[in-house]
Amino acid sequence: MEKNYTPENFEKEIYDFWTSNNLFTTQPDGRKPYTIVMPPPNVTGKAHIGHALDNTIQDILIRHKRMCGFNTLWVPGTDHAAIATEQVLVKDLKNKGLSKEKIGREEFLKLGWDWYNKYAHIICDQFKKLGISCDWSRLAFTMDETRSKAVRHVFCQYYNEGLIYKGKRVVNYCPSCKTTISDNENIHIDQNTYLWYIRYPFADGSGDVIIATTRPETLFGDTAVAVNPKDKRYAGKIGKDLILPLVNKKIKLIADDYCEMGFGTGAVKITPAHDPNDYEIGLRHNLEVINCIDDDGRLTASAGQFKGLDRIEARPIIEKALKDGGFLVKKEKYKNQVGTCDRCGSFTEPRISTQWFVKMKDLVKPAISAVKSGKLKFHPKRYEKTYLNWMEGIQDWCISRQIWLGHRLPVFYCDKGHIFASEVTPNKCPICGSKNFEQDNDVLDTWFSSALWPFSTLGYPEQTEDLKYYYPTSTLVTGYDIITFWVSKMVFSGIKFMGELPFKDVVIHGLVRDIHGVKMSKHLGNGVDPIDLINKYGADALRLSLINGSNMGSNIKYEEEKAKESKIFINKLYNASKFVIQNTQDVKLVPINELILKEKDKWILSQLEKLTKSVNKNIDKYALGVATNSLIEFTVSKFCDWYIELSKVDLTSSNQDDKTRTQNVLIFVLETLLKLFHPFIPFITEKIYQELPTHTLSIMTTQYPTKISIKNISNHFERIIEIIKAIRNARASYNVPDNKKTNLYFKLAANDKLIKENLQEITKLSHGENFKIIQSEPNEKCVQVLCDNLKIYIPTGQLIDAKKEKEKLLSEIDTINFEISRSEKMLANQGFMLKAPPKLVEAEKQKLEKNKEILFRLTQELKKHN
RNA sequence: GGGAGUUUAGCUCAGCUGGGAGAGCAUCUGCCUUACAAGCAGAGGGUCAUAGGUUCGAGCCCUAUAACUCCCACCA
Repeated sequence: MEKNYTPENFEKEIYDFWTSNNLFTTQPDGRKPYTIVMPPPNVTGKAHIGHALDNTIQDILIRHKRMCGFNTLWVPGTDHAAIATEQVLVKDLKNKGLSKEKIGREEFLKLGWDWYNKYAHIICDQFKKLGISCDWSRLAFTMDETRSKAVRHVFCQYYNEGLIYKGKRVVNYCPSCKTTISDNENIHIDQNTYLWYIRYPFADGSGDVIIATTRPETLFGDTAVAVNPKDKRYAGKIGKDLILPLVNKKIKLIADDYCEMGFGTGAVKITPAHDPNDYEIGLRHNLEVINCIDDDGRLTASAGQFKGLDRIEARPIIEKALKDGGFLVKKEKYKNQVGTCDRCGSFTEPRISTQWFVKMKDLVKPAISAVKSGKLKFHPKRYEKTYLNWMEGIQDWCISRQIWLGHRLPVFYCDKGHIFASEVTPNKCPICGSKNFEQDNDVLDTWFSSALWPFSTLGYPEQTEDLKYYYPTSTLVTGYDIITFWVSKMVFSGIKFMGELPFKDVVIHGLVRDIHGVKMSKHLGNGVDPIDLINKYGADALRLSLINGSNMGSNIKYEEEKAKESKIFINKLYNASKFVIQNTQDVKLVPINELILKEKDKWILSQLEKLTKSVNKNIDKYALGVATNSLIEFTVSKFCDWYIELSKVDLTSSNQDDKTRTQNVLIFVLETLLKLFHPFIPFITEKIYQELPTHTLSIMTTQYPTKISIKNISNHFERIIEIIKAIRNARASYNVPDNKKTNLYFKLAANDKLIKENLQEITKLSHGENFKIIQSEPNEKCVQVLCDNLKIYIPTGQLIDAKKEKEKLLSEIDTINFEISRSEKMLANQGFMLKAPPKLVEAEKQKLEKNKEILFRLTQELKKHN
């Protein structure tokens, strides 16, 4: 075996071994299923560190359940990310002096497919490097044939049930992406802007009304000014005509409860085409709707001389015109939250337009009660609030997008004006039989197809065996940022089309940030590339570094250093394994229960049992970071620091039984540890497992340890550990270097079997040379180690420093005195005596007794120095 | 405006149903002890954000406050 851990030399080979043995693929059978569908990454580029986290968590759960005997299916897939991909392609074309209109829809879609094919491979290859054990034979894509069929089927069902409608509404429009976006994709960002106060004179010259607005450029779309009906300032003026500045058009002053008297002047300009509230008011008052901003975000002819100006650039120009006309009263600084496109960052425009919607209210009801009743659980629970808040305030879902990439709406218009939806390309209008029809030009919101993911990936709408067996899936793992985008939509879609929740548990993880908590981004250059990290530290190290010490649901502050630390740990595990393997070449395998165990064996086995329980419990609770923490702690602080060191005594022993016993325990502990660790760090555990004399085909196909079935395990050996630590401590406080070996004298009770059995171990692990049992005080000058109820002497020869020894004694007496007074205080406290559990009181009493005894011995010792 | 989260060692974070504050990194000291110097042994370092409260006992429960972070929302 190589001296140190070199993941680059074997990770690929191990992955190929797994796949060539079909260890990830599965079919329905008699076992219980455990299913996860992978949140499909967008095929807009390479995998990032967030994908690494998301997939590591899923892989851990899948590998764990697989070893627990479930029929585990993990379905991989990718998402076409309609708008995002289209943007990239459009930019590409622009660089080449082309445009999508120039090359046409068909040609453009071809480019889309080329792109998907290229990037889907890149991403999948990257995921493979990470070691994830999904069933690649079922790789799905949100736009492949099966998924497209599901989309059309679902659309038509909604349509036929009247749940999908086409309607006019004010929606968020991104002038840069040139499409409508959903409320979800419209992010509100703090902006320092202004509030413009503009004078709208009455047509009859009887004064004016001053309105406040943050968007003066929409003035051209104004068709009324509204005030609160109770507002005394405008009493008697309701219904009068106002002159719209710059346009010189008459609009009415109307009264509507929507207006808050306290804000600005209490008067609001009403622009039905560019504000959802204004649109509602417009409907109530029968107002004209004037579009004053076009598809490109430029002012329309309604703006007269300002026509063609970009809406943002127009602002100062309009401001000047208003000022020149005497309409601008004032302009004050104002903090506002402005709608911004999630994809491209440009300001969105609320705009009246005709779009397709899904009626949400009824669909969402069972999805809400599923969470409220506890049938659908979020981990951590607090994210149920995010989900419920959103679901309860839901608006109809705008599903049409004015782009080309994606699922084209399966809606057709015949030349007789009939509209119909069809799952397959129709040959005639079902209403009038006309053969002339056209398909709607819009495509569906990308989330429309991902909403169906848990069943579309299993073959829906066909009633496949997979669908029957694997649906509902078990656990969904994703970041908190897409609970509203995606999780919510899968839930109501699953209930609607499958009649069952798509999953029972939703595991929510945080986002990976840089070490200062700042979002990783290309232009800040603070990102880390998971593939770079894998190349430098290995996939296992990357996985471990993302999981260990992290808290499910919280963001992770990450830096490369963490991967390095994990690699160092794995190197430790590798070396411990190397030690075991090298020292067990000649092992005679014996089941542990047939061995006569010594206390140290019982101790490590009891620690192993504790670990096993804790790991299983924490995986079940999705507390993966706690699980790895305990695994690492056991490996380093129990197995390596103690048991391996202790085993050296027996491995070099001339007693064959000792050797055999120790070899078997070493193998057993290591094998169990590797299995426990496997879901987290699959490569190295498989690699080492293959070297064990007990190995089978793959560690993947072994049973996950849930308990250690070994009789008579105990932790009595802790006492020996305490003694060894005390000796090391004593040596260190006298500045005895570790390479200076000393003898040890023990004065102990005749029946102290535990100590007698472990004298060699104590001596070896505390840098001792020889040991001797003595009956009376030694003649040599010695330092006494006070620990336990036995006396240990270290002869220190001329190294002895009387002054130092006295100082040490005094400081120890101080400590003990403090302890004693603390115990006495507690025991004198009536409340404690009466109300604390008796176990605690008893323990405190014993502690006090023991400390008093130690104090006595320390005082005796001190007398010798006076 | 509504809601959520965070605050523990210099840094990153654990800390179970309340019962003497923990790990890793960093720092200091000593060791190449033949699995690992990517290591071993030892040490220093904390008003558990602040102020109250409940309790025999609070990092943990309750109330208020502060700072930071995030989500949601159609007050122009």
